[in-house]
Amino acid sequence: MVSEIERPAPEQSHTRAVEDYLKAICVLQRETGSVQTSALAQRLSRTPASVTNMVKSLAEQGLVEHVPYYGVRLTLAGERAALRVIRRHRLIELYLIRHLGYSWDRVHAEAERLEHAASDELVERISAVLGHPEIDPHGSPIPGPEGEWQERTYPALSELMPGQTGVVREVSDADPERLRYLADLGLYPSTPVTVLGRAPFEGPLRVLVRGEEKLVGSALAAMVRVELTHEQAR
Amino acid sequence: MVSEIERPAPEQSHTRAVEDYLKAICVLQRETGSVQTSALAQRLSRTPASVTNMVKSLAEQGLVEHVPYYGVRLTLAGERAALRVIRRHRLIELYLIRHLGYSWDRVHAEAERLEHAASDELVERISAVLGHPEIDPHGSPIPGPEGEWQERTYPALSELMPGQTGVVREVSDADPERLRYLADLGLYPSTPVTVLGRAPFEGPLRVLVRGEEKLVGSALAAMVRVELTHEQAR
DNA sequence: GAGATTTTTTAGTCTTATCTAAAATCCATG
DNA sequence: CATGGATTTTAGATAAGACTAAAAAATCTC
Repeated sequence: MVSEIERPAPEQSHTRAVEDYLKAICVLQRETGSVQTSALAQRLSRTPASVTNMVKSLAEQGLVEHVPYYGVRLTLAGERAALRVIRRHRLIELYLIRHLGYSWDRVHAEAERLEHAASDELVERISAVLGHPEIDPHGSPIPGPEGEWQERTYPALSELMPGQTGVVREVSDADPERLRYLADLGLYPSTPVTVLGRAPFEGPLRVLVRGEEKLVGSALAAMVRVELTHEQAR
Repeated sequence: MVSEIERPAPEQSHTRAVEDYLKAICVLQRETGSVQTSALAQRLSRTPASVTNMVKSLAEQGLVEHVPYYGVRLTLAGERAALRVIRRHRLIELYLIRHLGYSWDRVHAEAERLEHAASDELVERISAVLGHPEIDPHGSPIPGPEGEWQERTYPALSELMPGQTGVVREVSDADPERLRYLADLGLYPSTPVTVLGRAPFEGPLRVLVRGEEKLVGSALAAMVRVELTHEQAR
């Protein structure tokens, strides 16, 4: 029998591909509970057939539960692994901005690669240097080292009704061009916003941002999550 | 015809395996001119058969010239790619020590993974933050961004004769335990040393380090490169 | 509820990078 | 210069992860 006194750190490392799938499933299942093959395929830029293959392999490794033709969802082990990758990604993003002069819109691609190469030790050192932050540069919460994870979902700006007021809390981080444009508009975390009006049929929104009226397309507005000012939260 | 005015940065990325082979060939060929399959296999912990396969592929990509049964050597393109990886590795090592509290002996493994994930932009930012250093933590020169490369080879401590004096300039970076021990002995770059005596048949050396006499096995002494004090360089 | 459409899965192929086992080549030495 | 030993290469297998094309299941529509 092996002594269990000094259990070495898990640091179980999955392949890059596995980590990418787990991360994508984790993010997608927050919104929909279970994740469809096609949604995953689109997010990862893979064909649905490739996704089915990988999902089968993930299921064999005990990282997801897969109900054929229905969808996939993370097991506890899968979620832990996914949160570990997400933690890495978000800490690295913040670090690149704070310490290496990266701009808001460019960090995502870099973090996307580094998250698979950084050791636990490096990530914890980065966290320490940053003062153990809990929010990343785009407003997303950073899971704790043991996977503590504060669920919180704000409505998208695109869902607000005219007259509603709130504060931007989170912005989707994937697309540099869109992010740059959002920054131009002033739409980044902690900016107060008021919806003045919205055109029908997925038309653009008129939004009051720091005293100026801006027009925001609904696809763009869907990337921005807003905490409603409480009187209006009803 | 495509305009050549705004040529985008090359940033041609080879696979991780290719980068590892190029780096290994580059380091090995500095000593021997051309690199044997078996030497490469040993350094990379691969079988000779695997190395032959990869070498063939590298030759097809124009990164090496391969003379079957004789050896391999980098082409210009191969050397450029190799120096780029080595530059990354050494800058990352220095950065981890200076800015993230890593110890001398632990940086190698971390850099070994990060060097394949970091973009050119990240590497240049790191170089800038460090003040564009030219020497890494183990005393090895850091190639420039365009592959400028100062050849310099110092004799190994293990090759010195009793009575010879010099200054430690470079220490092989691969093995944490040995590195820790060398640090204990005081054998790191810029330490002056004098060889007091050496036992025959690859026996240990008696070395004077900062006023103290130390015994150093010849395998360990082979990891330490020394610049001879010039009167004795003859 | 039957056909049509969409979504998912299966089947088979490809690439990269590794391995083992066997064959080929080189080299040293008698 | 022939042969034994070391090294290298070839041949063939395997694994991960991607793809395309075709089959199967689910869902929508009338």
